[in-house]
Amino acid sequence: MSQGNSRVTDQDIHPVACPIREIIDSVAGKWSVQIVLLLVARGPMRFTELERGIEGISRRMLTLTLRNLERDGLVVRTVFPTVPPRVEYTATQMARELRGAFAELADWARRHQEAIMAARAAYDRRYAAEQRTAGRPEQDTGSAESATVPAT
Amino acid sequence: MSQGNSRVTDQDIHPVACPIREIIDSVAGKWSVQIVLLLVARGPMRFTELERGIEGISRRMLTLTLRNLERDGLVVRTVFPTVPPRVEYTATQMARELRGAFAELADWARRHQEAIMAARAAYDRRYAAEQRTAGRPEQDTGSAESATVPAT
DNA sequence: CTGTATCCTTAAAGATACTG
DNA sequence: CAGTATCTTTAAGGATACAG
Repeated sequence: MSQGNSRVTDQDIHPVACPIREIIDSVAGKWSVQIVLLLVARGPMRFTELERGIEGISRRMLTLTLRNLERDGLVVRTVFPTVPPRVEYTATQMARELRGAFAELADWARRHQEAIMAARAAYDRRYAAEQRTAGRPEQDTGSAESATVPAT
Repeated sequence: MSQGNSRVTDQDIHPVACPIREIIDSVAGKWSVQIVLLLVARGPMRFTELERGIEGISRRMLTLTLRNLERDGLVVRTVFPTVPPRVEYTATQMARELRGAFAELADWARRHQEAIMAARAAYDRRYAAEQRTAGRPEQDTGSAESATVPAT
């Protein structure tokens, strides 16, 4: 492909309006959350311990996510200059506090798990299969909080 | 799970296919969060109001995210059969409760915003530019929680 | 052991023309 | 107005060989 074309990235066009949002996005990713929770729960861990402790993570993603967490000050990387090298990752105080917020979210999910599953089932029942393309029939099936069609 | 070994494995601690995780992932996305917060804060809104209210969202993403939120039971879509059509999106009680969890997260981010920015600056100073490839110099610059090199 | 560099595939997102 | 369909671009992620 062609190159050298200095592209204007989205960052240029949509400068991160809210730094808070940006921080949350950085920290609330799928892998970040799991790593933070694990480190807070179990204390300092080595690279391979984390790799084995987090189901399905690739070596690359573990490295990248750890680097981001380190950069944000949520984990500290400690190198023991032995051979072979030993590296430990430790959650900082900030990370321990973050755990509380995550727990809150998890609590909410747990509390509403049933309702959400039910809502999904109802939704899928309402708009069964691929018929959405041809236009939505604006009818509900009588369930609790379905889309309503108020009288004109 | 699969073993009679008395040892506690990572699998036991970290059960795969956690529905809670899935729900959080579904609901905590970049756009979902903003839509929920906006709807909870301002009450029912129309499609174009949302489009204008959320900086940078594309029409397609707005539609997709609204559909997911509707499916999860976080927003209710109400169609007024007028012409031209009027559609309102309303946050449900579940969504209003979720707002609390998001607020917690936002609070954490706000509290630590300075520290995070500082950590990032320190990190970037430590490993300036692209030199990571050639091997990391294991030195810290004396800041608070930098990576340490314990004595052998 | 602890990563990094590289290649490749897939999923997410943007732009936008078009429709009921 | 409120979307949907479609095409294209971009980012995320997985696999893995290899290095210090």
